[in-house]
Amino acid sequence: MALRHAILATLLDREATGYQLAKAFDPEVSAYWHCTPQQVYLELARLEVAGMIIGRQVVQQRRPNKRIFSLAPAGRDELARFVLSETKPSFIRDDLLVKVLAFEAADPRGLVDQLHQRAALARQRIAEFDELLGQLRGSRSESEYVAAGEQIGRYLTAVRGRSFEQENLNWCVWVAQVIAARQT
Amino acid sequence: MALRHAILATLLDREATGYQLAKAFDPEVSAYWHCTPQQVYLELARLEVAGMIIGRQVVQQRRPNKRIFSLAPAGRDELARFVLSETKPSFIRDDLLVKVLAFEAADPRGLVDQLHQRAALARQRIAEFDELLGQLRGSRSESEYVAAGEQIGRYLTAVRGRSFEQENLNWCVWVAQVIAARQT
DNA sequence: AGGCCCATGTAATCTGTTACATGATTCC
DNA sequence: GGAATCATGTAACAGATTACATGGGCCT
Repeated sequence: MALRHAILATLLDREATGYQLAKAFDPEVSAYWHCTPQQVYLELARLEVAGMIIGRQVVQQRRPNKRIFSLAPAGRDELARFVLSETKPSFIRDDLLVKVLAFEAADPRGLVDQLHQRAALARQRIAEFDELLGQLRGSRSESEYVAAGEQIGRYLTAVRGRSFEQENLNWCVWVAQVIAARQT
Repeated sequence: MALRHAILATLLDREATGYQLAKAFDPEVSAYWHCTPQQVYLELARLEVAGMIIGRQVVQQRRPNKRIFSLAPAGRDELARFVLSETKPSFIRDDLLVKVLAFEAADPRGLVDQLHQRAALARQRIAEFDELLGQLRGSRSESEYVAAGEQIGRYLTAVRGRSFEQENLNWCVWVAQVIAARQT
């Protein structure tokens, strides 16, 4: 029961369709949670049955019809309970780290390529986070914004997402260089 | 098929029992992968059937008997193939971030407590990583060690684990302060 | 006496991924 | 003409967690 709360939390700010939620949890975009669209639709169905969200049908002309979901009181209660519940630690679980651990088992050049690819992805994601942060902040400085701004949760989580990618980037560049240097 | 490669990679350096592997993947310890002991024993059984690892029984006097596993040629091949295969990006997926996103839904003081707890855990894990890094490095400087040292994979992954926890720590401290300040 | 460490597993359940399925509109 | 976007779902499978199950030795 974890995606469940990510959906409820996202619906705090704004009502949304399954499609929009799936976008928000797109691995390429999300700082705090990710999953496939399929899982979103499945969980939305469950949440609606449980009375935690309410969907209303919107008939559209040139687009498929859609259902917009909003948070119901029961969903808000569940979210409040969740926020105060015990939190499991989060951990890195990354194929790329396993590969670095085992880099002596194969030709290291292939691994160096992968590190460069990951670094490029990190740069891209940093740029995306910076754009989001700039949009939320507007003309305010960060300290002004976090003191009084709205949608502060989105900002704070995006900052974490950015620093995660920054560390990924630094590490990949360093490791690629270390491995390349060891090949004489 | 992901834990599978983490096990094979760990067995590159040293042979190990299921118990030792489970320790290595203990969420409290591991920089690169984590899982429950149950999963380790399950996967070891599969790997042995697949001929990728070889287990030998060691009868003990004052301890339960144990089985020590080592990498078989087929396992080494599989690992080499894995290192050069495409890598999926890794992403944060953290209950605590979801809670921060939803912090307005509940009493923020409870959340601030949780942020402090997470910060304490991060400090502890940083100390553990520092100890491991110091052990591996010995009297050498980091640049000396990564240029010529052995077990370099363990060192490089531990560095990533450390930086992850350092960012966790910085972020938790900052967010706790931001949220506390907003409660006037 | 109680708790942790060593040491191994099975079974049930929950979560998450991949494949399958459809189809119009808009942009290049 | 082809790709991307909007929009929603089902089904099969793989991966991960939790509960159950056992038991001696060591330390305080």
